[in-house]
Amino acid sequence: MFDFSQLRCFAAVAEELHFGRAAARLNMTQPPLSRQIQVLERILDVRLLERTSRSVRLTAAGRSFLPEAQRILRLAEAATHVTRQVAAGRAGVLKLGFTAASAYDVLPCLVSAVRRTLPDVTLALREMVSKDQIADLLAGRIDAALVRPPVTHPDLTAIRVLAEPLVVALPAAHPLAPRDRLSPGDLGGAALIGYAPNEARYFHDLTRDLLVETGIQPRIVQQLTQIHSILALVRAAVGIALVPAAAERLRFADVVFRPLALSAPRPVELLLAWRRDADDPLIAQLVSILSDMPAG
Amino acid sequence: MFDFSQLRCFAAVAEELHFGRAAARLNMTQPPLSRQIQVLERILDVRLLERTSRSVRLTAAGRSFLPEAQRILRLAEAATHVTRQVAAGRAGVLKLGFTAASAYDVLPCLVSAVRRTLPDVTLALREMVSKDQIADLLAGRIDAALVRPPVTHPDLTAIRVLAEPLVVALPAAHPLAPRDRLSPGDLGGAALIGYAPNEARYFHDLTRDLLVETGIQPRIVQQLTQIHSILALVRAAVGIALVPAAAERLRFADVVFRPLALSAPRPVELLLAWRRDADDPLIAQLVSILSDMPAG
DNA sequence: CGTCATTACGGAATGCGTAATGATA
DNA sequence: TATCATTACGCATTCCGTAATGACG
Repeated sequence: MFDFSQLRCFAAVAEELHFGRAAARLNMTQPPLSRQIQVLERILDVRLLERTSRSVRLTAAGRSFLPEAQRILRLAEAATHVTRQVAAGRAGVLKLGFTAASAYDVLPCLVSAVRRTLPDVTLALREMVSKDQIADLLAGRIDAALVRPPVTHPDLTAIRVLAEPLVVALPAAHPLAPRDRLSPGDLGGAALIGYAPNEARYFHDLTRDLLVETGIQPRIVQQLTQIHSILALVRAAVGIALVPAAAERLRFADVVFRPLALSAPRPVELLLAWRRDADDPLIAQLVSILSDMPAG
Repeated sequence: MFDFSQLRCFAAVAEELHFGRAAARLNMTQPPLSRQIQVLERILDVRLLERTSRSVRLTAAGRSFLPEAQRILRLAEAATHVTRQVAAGRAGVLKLGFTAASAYDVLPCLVSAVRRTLPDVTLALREMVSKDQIADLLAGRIDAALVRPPVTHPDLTAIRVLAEPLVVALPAAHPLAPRDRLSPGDLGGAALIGYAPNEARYFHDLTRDLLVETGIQPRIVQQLTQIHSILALVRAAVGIALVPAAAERLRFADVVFRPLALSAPRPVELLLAWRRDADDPLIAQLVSILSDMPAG
């Protein structure tokens, strides 16, 4: 098999049609250049250049080989470049899982930050509940995940990406709506739309603990998983709900949000998780971007 | 810049994920293989493989580099192969000029023979009168040409591809049509459709010489260039015409052809011409194919 | 202690540059 | 005779294989 240096030599001579100039371009003297061409021709067993001491011309085979040689050289350069970029975490594809709720605030910011600072990086996004993300992460089906706590598996690591307060979502016509802020006590008798203990375990436990802790007996009239479904029911005046502040981004008509005053703050957290042994430099880049984000 | 051997080494290790097996596949021992990988990583300044004494894994950069390496290796193989084929005249593109009349018989045979015996060869065809073909040949705009004699330019060579008799084309209702064969003398008083002295110089001179030589004063009622136009006028009973035998392939309704008995045969010739210094092996192939053809 | 990648080292081959040669207009 | 490609030759570098070392289970 021939060699990149032979391809470069041939391309230079074929373009210059002059050994002397080609050698100068390649920063070498004519003799080794001449020999490289001979070696290449011997390897291919094909005459590529018709040369007299007065002129150099391409043969038909040489004309056909030249663009191939140029293409191979270009590809080799490009492969070098892109591989360095990938190694630096400035190029490549990262498969990222996310929970539906993270799409309201963190995910759009993240996507646009990646687009801006790492234009050659592609995020392959996949919405899943946290439990499935953990499974896909361990199985290597995704590279990183925006999940709810906790992340306890020993093969995984995570950092906190977002901590936001819970707010109360309630129909505009609800008796509590005129109040500027609400305390857990205000929620005592109200019909409450809660979270499913399986599919939305984190929100279920968080809201239950919060209410039980302050002595409130919640009157749960529905249990759902997705925040947008919950807000739809709030809008239909089925009840009120505790949702993360980012839900305000959804802007349902006739649904208002009120801060929830708590003695001890109990933020809703979102984590970025990945395999501890992952070597993809894109993960470091992602962590760095998320750390620099305001809500981090 | 890295080297094909390094690419091959990397591809083998990346595919086997085992230095020992990869080395065996490459017919070498582990140490040089190990060093080639290190050299490649040093050249790229990128870690491609994560290796412990127990396992070999690709890094993200390695995963991105592997398909590139494989692609480059494939292209190099393909370029080698196609270049050898071109050098052997079994692949490539040949720009071939031809006269309209050669399309009736020789050209279709040639094209189908090339398709059958040289499937990787493309003929780029271009119809022109002989004079223009000679000019394009000299200018390098075409590589070979099917032309009428003579080809006298010192930079060109030609071989005879076809020699066919002249026949008489006449309307089915013509008084001479019932005769099985005709002699020049029979054409004495007949209205004759002749050839233009400029655009169809060869046929013009050939038919004029033939008639004058045998003492006939031709009564030319029209002068045209293209044989199919001439036959159209024959069909319209404008007159009779002398055409090459291949014209019978055109099968005009109500036009019949009769052999022309001559004391000295005066064949219509078709030549294949090319630049004397042309090095394209396809020309030799073409010559060989045409020599093997029956009418050659 | 066995497996497997890496480092150490000696010999062969490759590739460069300088100098000489050969061919062409 | 001048130009330009090729051959001759010496030196440095590269690369392979064998042997030794080191890490991990």
